[in-house]
Amino acid sequence: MDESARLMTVLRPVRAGNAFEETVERLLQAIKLGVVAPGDKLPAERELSARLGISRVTLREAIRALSDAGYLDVRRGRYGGAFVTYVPPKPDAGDLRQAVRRMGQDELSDALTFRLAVDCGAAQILATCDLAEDKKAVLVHRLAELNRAGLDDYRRLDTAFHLSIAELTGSALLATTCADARSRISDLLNAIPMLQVNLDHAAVQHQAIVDAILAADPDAARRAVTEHLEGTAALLRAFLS
Amino acid sequence: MDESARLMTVLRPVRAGNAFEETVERLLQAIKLGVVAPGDKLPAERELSARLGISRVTLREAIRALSDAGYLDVRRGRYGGAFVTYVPPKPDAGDLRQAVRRMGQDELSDALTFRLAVDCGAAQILATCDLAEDKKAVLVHRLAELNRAGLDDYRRLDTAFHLSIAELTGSALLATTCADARSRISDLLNAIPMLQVNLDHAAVQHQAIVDAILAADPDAARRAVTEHLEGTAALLRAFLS
DNA sequence: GTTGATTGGGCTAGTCTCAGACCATTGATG
DNA sequence: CATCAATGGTCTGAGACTAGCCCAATCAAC
Repeated sequence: MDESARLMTVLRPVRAGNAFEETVERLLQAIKLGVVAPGDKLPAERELSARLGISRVTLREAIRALSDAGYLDVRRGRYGGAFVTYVPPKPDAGDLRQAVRRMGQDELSDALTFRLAVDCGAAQILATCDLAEDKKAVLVHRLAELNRAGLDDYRRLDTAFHLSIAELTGSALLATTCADARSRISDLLNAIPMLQVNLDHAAVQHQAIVDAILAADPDAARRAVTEHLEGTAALLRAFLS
Repeated sequence: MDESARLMTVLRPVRAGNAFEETVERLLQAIKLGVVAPGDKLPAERELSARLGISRVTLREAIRALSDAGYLDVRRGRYGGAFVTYVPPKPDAGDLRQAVRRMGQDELSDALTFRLAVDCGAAQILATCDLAEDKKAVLVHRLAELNRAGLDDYRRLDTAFHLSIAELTGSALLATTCADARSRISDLLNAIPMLQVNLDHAAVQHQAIVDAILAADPDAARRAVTEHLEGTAALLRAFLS
């Protein structure tokens, strides 16, 4: 952890890949995080390419790749567009073991540590500020939605709940960072079998997080998020062995 | 904070600028964070372009721009290279007021919230794991270095101390995120007048952070970091009015 | 001095990416 | 059934970016 470590940190690659690759990754993130739900369509190409800051040609290549891979269904004409066809595969312990091993211990550990840090940070920020009533309502609403979710919607609404915490801080940087942190392990989370006992446990932990935030108790919020995420992390780490 | 907020979060621009602009930003980050100290030289062009994942041509354009702007002195021949000539301007309340206003309230608030969240997250992570002796030694060493620093070295060693916390977690993602968070406000921090009473206060807070981490007390670590950063944040926010 | 290794400086051919224009298809609306 | 607005599909010329090569300058070592 000498000086050269910091050189590696700062003088890292400026770009993760070419425009096409980065666009594919971004669209996959939107799809897998459930920002665009199955059946929904992406914004029109002209609007989306402007939002992403890339040319329509490059965007179309990315959409084509995702269409070929079965994530999107592209239809022409008015009321057409790129519709999301991807539905997360059914949770499966075998798939999970495979995915965890494909990721590798170092990358997995990095991703889990990262997520724990930024999600705890977001929660304690939210528990520190005087939360306006409408923001409290959003948080409570997201939790209620999640609690009455069926198995098909659970992961998507779980994502929505967790990301709402970061968004409610009002920091766009923090929101994007938390979204990035979650998307790094979204495939793993989606593959975790959903047992009723685990869902019940998670519901209690989610309630504890909301309670701590509403009570403006940052220490309690930190502990609640840590307990919740460490449970998942331990489960994933176990699949490495 | 409806669904469209999450669309804005995820479907944001894929790239912040062209390769040249991003390279300039990255080099400026390395310089202003003190990763390459004044008088030091950057890695050779061929090595640096490989690390940054860009062509030598683009890197040279960026170096040329920074050289023209007075940040670097480029010398040819063996033992030549791009030497850092930039020294942070003397802290000045007027400069600070100007810089804070140029940034704008929203961006400043975002940056400060972001930094608070990720630095707290990093500290509590480090206070949660069983820290190896050599890592404890690094932390203590960085603090000692900072405490005996002169005014010229203070900001650079303060940066080194804070970034070490994130690096010691072993998460590269967290380390880069904390470096990014700090670099967003490095110009502001550098412009804060250094009064002895403030430095003494900061030293006590730094000690509290290290003590909490060494004691493996994540709640105390969170509180110590929050107290330390909120002091700075409040000072910066005050310069907006 | 002479040498040789290392470094910045510069050129070229080829690929990636872009902006903008135009075409083709669809389906709600009248 | 005809219209037309919104959408995906396609093409072109220009600019950004790259890989690879060779040249020029510098200076420690011999």
